[in-house]
This record gives sequence, C-alpha cells and structure tokens, in this order.
Amino acid sequence: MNLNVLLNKLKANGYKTTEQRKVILQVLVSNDQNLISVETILSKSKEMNPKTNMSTVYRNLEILEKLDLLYKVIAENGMTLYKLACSDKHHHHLICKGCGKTEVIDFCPLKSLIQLSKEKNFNLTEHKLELYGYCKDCEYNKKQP
Amino acid sequence: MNLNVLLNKLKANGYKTTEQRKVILQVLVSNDQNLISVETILSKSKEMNPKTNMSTVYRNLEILEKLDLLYKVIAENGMTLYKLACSDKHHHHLICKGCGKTEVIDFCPLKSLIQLSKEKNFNLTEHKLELYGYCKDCEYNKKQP
DNA sequence: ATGAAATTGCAAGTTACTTGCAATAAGAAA
DNA sequence: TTTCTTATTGCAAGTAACTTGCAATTTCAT
Repeated sequence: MNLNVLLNKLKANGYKTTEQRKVILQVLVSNDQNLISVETILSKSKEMNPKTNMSTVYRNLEILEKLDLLYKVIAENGMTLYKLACSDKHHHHLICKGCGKTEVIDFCPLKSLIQLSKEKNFNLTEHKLELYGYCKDCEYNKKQP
Repeated sequence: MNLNVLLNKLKANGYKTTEQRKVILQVLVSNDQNLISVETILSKSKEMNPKTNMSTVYRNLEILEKLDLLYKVIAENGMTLYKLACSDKHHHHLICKGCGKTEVIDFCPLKSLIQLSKEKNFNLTEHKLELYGYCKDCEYNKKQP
C-alpha cells in the first residue's frame, strides 16, 4: 500500500490531504512490515515534520481504523500497536516478540501454521486464539429485545 | 477451582489469608465461567466487604497472574478482563461478546473449532489468532549478545 | 503473647489516550 | 484567484485505568 493510494482512499471519504497526514501515513507505509507504537509513529513523524502533534497522530489513526486501513494489536502491557492493513483477504500474522516484525500467513488451520512457522525459521513460543461471537442466550436476547 | 485450593496455593507461596483476599477470590470463583472487569470485581467484593479497596484488588490480581492462576484478556477498548485459569492443559475459549461468558475448548485445529462452536450454538462472528515468537534475526541476536 | 513480614487504605502520581476550542489550512465554488 | 465552507490542527486541560509510597494494620510462625 503506497502513500497516494492511501491519500486517495481518504479523499474519497471526505478527508483532506495535509502535511501532517502525509507524514504520518509515510511513517506507516515505510514500516508496513512492523507493528509500531503511537510513540514511535509520533517521534518518526516529528523527524519529518517537527510540528506534528500527538493529538493529530491519534486522530489520524482513528480515521484509518474506521476505514479498515489499519491493523491493531493490543499488547499484554496494554499498549496499542499498529500497522497498515495489508489486504482484505482473511489472513493471520506471525508477530516477533523481539522487534514487532510481522509476517503474513495466508491460511488458517493451526497445524499447517505451525509447520509454516518452522519453514520460516520463526521460533514460535506462544499463540493466542480467541473466538468471539454470541452465545445461545445472548443471540436469543438480540432477536427478542 | 474452589476458594480453599486457591488460598492454599497462595499460602504455599508465602501469601497470607486476609479477609479482603478471601472476598476477591470468592468473587472470581463464583464467576469462573465469565470474563469480568476489575470494576466488577471491585464492586462485587465491596458488596461482601465494603472496605475492599481498589489497590487491593489490583495487587491481588497481580499475584494471581504471577502464579498463573489467572486468565487475562485485553479487550479492544483496552480494558482488561479476568477469569480464573481453569487447567494447565492447553486449550482455547469461546468468548461471548455480549456477556463475557466463556466456554472451554479442548483442542486446537481451527476447522474443528468452527464445527464445535456450531454444535454449541455459539454464533461465531470473529476470531483472532496471533502467533508470537522470535524471527530468525532476533533469535540469532539472542544467541550472540 | 510477641514480633517480623505481609497486607492494606489512602492519596498522590503516572501513562496513554481524549476532548473542547480557537486558529489555521484545504479545496470546492464563485 | 478570491471567497467561503468545512476539515484539520495545536494546545492545554481532562479522563480512565491503573500504580506507587508510606504509615497503619493484620496475619501467623514462634
């Protein structure tokens, strides 16, 4: 995903192209293989445009998230990490606990995933699988409000 | 997992049995099928012992986590939800987005999980699979510091 | 009963993020 | 190109969810 594609998607949704926005997007584009923190996004943005403000970063991340252009992970310490979303196709990630580097994995069944991470020389230490949805009771209550 | 088992595990690790601790554990024990927030733990604890304090709740949760007696999920809004850990055996959960009720699932491959949630009348809407570990580079750096 | 060590409550502090508002910038329309 | 509406920004103050320091209290082995 490059800068202009992103700016066009934003424009198509009524958002304007500003210097600060361009810089923030540029930072995300050039780190599109790694999960990075807001702190990092801010400091790298400031390198390119010193007047970039924290609120602006948060507000732009919020917009990107709303447009499904952002992938977000909440770390164990409660800190939020971001990267640009890569594609609409369903996929998962290998996430390096050392550097935050991510690798896309195109399919789902766990057995094959474990095999795949071996092939990629990724030392898989933990995994977290959370299934969300509605239980029988809540589903019933949704339909009978 | 009942109250006395928990208190004994704590005792075995040098932690004392206090009124507040008992109450907090009791709240967790009686909600062991649901993920609950700290706010809920605190208010339910206060019902049983009005002088229970927020710091005390946090400090006790910290201890339980350190002893691997607690299962913790960080929700999308950044709030942390807890329940007692159920067993040492590797397993996953179905988590209801409505009420936080959890159901244990004993095996792993995703296909069977989807089948299983159907059998349980759980309307699976999303899932999140995150694989953590170390990439080739970080693994190398760990070995050559 | 005594005393060392753990625990607690309180209040103040911290961190990560949010919000209100006035000033500024973007870009469509005139 | 100027005008004008609307989005965007920076700032500073606010909030939510924890965390911490410390003195007072409680537990429990002796």
